[in-house]
Amino acid sequence: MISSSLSQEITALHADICSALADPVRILILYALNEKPSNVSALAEELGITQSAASRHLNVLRERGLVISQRDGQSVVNMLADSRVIQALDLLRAVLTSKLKNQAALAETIEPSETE
Amino acid sequence: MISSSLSQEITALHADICSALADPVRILILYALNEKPSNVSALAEELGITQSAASRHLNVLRERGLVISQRDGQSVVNMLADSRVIQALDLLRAVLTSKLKNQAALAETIEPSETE
DNA sequence: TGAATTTATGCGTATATCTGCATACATGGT
DNA sequence: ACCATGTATGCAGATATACGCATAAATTCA
Repeated sequence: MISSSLSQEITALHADICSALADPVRILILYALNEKPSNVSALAEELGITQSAASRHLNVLRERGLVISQRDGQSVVNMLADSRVIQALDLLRAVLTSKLKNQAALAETIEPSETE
Repeated sequence: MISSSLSQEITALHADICSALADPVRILILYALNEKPSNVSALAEELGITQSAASRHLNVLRERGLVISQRDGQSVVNMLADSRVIQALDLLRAVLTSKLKNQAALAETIEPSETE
């Protein structure tokens, strides 16, 4: 019984990690932290969101183990915990652009050059 | 203005794809479909969920473009739209197991061989 | 046309998440 | 001790999602 519920537990954790990616702001945060570590308020300003929102989103990413934070004086520096997260995001972005291209091509066959 | 809101739109779609992965049942469905295409009720039985739940989850995956469905007689066969989704899931699973291993190792240094 | 099989969906409920605002908490410098 | 700066959080409201049950809709076959 332990092992069957164990795999369920792992799948649940797997889904938790995916949930962490299921928000536009958090995706932007992850890409930003991939560029360079940053603290909450800098991130908030960079992305044009409130400090409150940035703090909560970072907390979600921390809980799921995608971001590591450490105090540096007054501020807390956040950084990516594992760059494979970015690889995964890039793969999913590629899935998206493929789909969009297919749709565009399909639309073209129906109604040639219908741009607005 | 169009282009700035365009990138926002793409990030939103990116997050939509990630949301599709943010559920344990849907993760199981994707891995199952990666093994072989299947119809709703077969999938429901295989995963031990109701037909209703399977149908709705498949609909989510279809809306996000991760699963393609086509009628085959009475039933509707569902299949993965893009295997890169599995690659992404595998990457994220690797992130998870790395983290779990680190935690286990850390626990070991504190309280050696504390298994139950 | 009518019965059987497979899917989809309306409904109600429970739960989760996001957000801004205001405020508490933590740290560093004076 | 006090103030400034940076960060976390309680609260309330809005929105989204998952679920089971029952039932509608689609398709095939007799």
